[in-house]
Amino acid sequence: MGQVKMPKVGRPPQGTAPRDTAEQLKQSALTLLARKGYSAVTIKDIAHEANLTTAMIYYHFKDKTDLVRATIEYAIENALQHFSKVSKNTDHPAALIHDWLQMHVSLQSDISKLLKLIVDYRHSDMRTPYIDAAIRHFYDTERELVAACIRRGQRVQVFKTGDPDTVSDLISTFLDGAMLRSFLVDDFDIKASIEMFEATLWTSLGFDGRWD
Amino acid sequence: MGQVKMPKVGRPPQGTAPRDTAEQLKQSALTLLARKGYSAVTIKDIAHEANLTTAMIYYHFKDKTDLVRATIEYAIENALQHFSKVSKNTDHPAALIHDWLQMHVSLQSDISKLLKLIVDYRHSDMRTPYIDAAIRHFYDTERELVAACIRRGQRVQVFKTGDPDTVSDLISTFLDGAMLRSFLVDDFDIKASIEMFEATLWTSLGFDGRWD
DNA sequence: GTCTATAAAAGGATAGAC
DNA sequence: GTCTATCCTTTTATAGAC
Repeated sequence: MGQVKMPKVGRPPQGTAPRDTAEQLKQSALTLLARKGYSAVTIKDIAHEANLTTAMIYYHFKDKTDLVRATIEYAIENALQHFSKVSKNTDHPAALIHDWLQMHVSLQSDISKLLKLIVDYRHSDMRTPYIDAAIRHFYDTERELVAACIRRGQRVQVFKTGDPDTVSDLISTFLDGAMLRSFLVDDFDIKASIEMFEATLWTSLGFDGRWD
Repeated sequence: MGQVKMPKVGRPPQGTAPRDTAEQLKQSALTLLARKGYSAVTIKDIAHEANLTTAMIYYHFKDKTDLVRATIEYAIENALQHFSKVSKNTDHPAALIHDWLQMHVSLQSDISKLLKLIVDYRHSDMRTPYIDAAIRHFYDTERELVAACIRRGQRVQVFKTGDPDTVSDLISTFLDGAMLRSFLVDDFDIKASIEMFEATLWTSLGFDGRWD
């Protein structure tokens, strides 16, 4: 519609802004897919969200499902990047779990989007072994990160009780619930909810609250 | 395709089987909508699942969204019926919470379907005040049932700690997570997961495990 | 790399016979 | 109440100009 288009000169924009057209399309797809799901989102919607036309999608991707698969990979990679940061910042086991929970508060938007994408994908007929493996890897990383931390906490006597793997699943399941509720309930206070859970968790693990 | 159709004689089938065509359609829609979501399910799919043709959907319902709205109502009514049973069977506050959790294990299939329907509906553009109100009523009932039970438990000194409303939300959020995981993870052991949560909950509420 | 225009397919909805 | 046949709209996907 007669939009003026700036010619691209020099390096593409830096920072969080999308770097190229393909990534721009994946980012747009991610937003829309999380909001409405695969079938409800048309390639026109995605192209429009990215200020492009449908033909551009077929220039960069084979078809609609190819774009969606690329988008899932993209979202998983992003999430895993954030995961790896958490384990770097802190040493105390309880502090690491705390950071883990807090990350879900601050990245709630991204993580709940990914979760919705995965639910959608799992019930679709476009599954591939490769994407299935990527999703499994994502869950395994999550599970192991927390379980390892609890194991370490028990070795140094910070945590007294609980099977590490079981507790890790308990935490993940609760966090999934919190992500879901943030989608579902308008005025859901995810921060308060996760903090309440944290308190419950410390009681259950026999952690006395001494952070040093 | 030349299917032989038995003439309907006498009373329709009794028990859990669908009683009439409209209910049969709602039941079929529920199954498919929970599996694939509104846009991914075609009226042809639904008609086929019910062993009928698309025209029958338009005989019983105004259009596709009308059928979906009726299906959500239907699923909520079913769930609320089950809810009301729980509060009748037991008296001890801890036993009631226990039954509440166990109900989510045994009715996991129905409840997770409803949950998926609601997520789908909330992000659709077919929302009506009436269905919105029905969903809110569903959540309020859930919340109040558990909160009232905890309040009573504190009055009779069975539970020692925790704000009833906050704890009620904690329970609901975890259960939502468990429902989601049962959709998401193939070999998810919902029974074990909820039992683990129950143990955590008793610790957190200061319940000593004396059921008398 | 990006657009316009259009072909091809799928899905929602209706008319009319039985 | 139920079916067959069909219309109309939406959506996916491609061809070809710039």
